Amino acid sequence: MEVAEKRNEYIHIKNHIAQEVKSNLPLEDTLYNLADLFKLFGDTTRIKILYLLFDRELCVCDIATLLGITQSAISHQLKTLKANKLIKCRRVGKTVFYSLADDHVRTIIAQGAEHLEE
Amino acid sequence: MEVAEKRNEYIHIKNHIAQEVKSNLPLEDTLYNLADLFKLFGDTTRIKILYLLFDRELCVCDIATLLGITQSAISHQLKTLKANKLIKCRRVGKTVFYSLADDHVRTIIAQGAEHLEE
DNA sequence: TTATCATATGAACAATCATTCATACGATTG
DNA sequence: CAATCGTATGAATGATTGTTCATATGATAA
Repeated sequence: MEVAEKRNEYIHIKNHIAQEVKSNLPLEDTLYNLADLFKLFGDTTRIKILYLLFDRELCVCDIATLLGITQSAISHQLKTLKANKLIKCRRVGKTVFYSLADDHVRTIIAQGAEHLEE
Repeated sequence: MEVAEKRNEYIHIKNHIAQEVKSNLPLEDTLYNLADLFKLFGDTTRIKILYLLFDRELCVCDIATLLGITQSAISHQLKTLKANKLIKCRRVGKTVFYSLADDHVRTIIAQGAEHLEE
């Protein structure tokens, strides 16, 4: 599609640039997954849970108690976080302990926090 | 509140740990802002826009054409991104060029992409 | 001034999503 | 076995939010 040629060549981007810009875009699928990943950090409850797990593993009911949020709500969110591999868990008897899956979680949140400090 | 003492001391977290974990949590306000920031990255259209702006500034109609999305939709999203200081703009005649506000945007997205490559 | 181009914006609608409620499952204890 | 504890889950609801549509604003050109 002749993007630039439809309009003023001197203001809008030239056609060969348009091609380049477009070809630099990741695949639709990748972009979708990226947005989906960031959505996980876009909820206060989930951010709180992740922060709690920064230093140590915690069981469901402790997370719920510490945050003052329903066990059910926490459990739903833990499921979401686990399905997206941000956290992992291990079972000890009746208790299930959750912890961060990898360091990217810390890094991503840290970068976000840094952006806000300006 | 006596968190741990209500339950089995040997499985659930001890009270002084609970205090420590809680005190390590950022302020409610900060957590809210963090979630709000990540929400911005949690939408495919906004991620696409940001990616387009990685290398160069672009005007509204070019972004819309390149992405195949309505000018109105793009304009709404640009407003959101700008209100949250992820992008900035400059006006040249009728045209408004948008560009990334700082490097955190690139870093945050890069970290997210890295997490997905596993 | 009038026409046109580029962008912005308000309202409405549709879709997404987090929480609640009730209940079920799994494991331990008595 | 029954009772209890910790966790998980499905359905429903309320709230949030991205897009569309119509229209307005701002700037340039004729």
